[in-house]
Amino acid sequence: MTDLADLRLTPQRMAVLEVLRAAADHPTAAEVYERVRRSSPRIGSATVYRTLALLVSTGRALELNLGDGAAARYDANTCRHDHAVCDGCGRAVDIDHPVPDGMVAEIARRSGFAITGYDLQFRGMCPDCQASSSDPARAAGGTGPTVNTHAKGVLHAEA
Amino acid sequence: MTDLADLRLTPQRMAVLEVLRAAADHPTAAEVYERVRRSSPRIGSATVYRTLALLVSTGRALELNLGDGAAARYDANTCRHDHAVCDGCGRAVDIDHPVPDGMVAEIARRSGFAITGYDLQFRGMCPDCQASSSDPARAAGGTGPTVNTHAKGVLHAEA
DNA sequence: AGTGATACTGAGAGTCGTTCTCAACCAGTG
DNA sequence: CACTGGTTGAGAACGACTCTCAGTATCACT
Repeated sequence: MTDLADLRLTPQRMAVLEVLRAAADHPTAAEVYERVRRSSPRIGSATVYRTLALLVSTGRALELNLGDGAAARYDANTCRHDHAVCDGCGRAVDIDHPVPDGMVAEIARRSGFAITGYDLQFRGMCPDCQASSSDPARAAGGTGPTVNTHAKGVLHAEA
Repeated sequence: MTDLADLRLTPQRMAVLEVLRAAADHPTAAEVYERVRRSSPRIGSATVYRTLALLVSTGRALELNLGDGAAARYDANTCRHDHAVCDGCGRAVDIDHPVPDGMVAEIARRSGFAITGYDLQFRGMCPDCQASSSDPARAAGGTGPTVNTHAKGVLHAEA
């Protein structure tokens, strides 16, 4: 793992970090690449991928696997948080509601794992998509293309 | 979504389901393909992928994204459950400890999402890898190759 | 300023997991 | 028996990502 001190802040890396910081959504690497090219048209995709990996490994960004196809997503919000992904528009919103420590400890005890972290993501319909699916006029809502994330685990109660 | 009644149980599909049911681990599609070929050598990879997608969409299997590279994993245990993934050997074990319903309801309320399900996965070291990493003689533990899943969110307490 | 060592970059090729295409096949139905 | 429509297998195609490599920038010394 590259150490923090060892990291040169080149213009390209700055540009990638800027884009990530400015992003309100959770862009894929390809989206980051596209946005960075607006300010640094000569940057290569390999540099963007390398830089994203570097930012992740030095703790300046988070990598997310939201299960929509293959593309990893990136998040400059490095505080521990989770996500809710909309089955309609594919949008992901941040959730700041940690799993109770007691539960983690209990799972560690039962499984024997030394647990260092976890990923939690919820699936469902965002408020916009709920409104437009009950609406006969299907207002597309906006952000992304429709992603067909089939529910991978079904909730066993209320919701 | 293909309906259950609509599903022909061809020999190929039976073979894939058999392999999945017999698997104690969480095989990737490529692993399923390899195992199915032992009994049905003429099967094509497209058929395996198609069948896995079919099984998932009809609720006969679960698709997992354990974040180790790109490959999706499959699980014939369709009951709601979560996973703990070992950073050492890449192995995933089942965790049967649901998130409290109250927490899900609270998140639904706060985010406005109509939550239909969730995915929770823990990361850490399995008992075997803990033993072999403290051991000077690094007993490899066994199942898989070493996967370098860099921690994507760090736990904020005890563990 | 000159010199070498080292890190970084961009282009393009390569890899990997997955999906698509398409002709051939098979199982029912009329 | 011919028709119809779902299913199959081979291979091409695709998207996301990584690797390779020559060229460039930056640093530490002199």
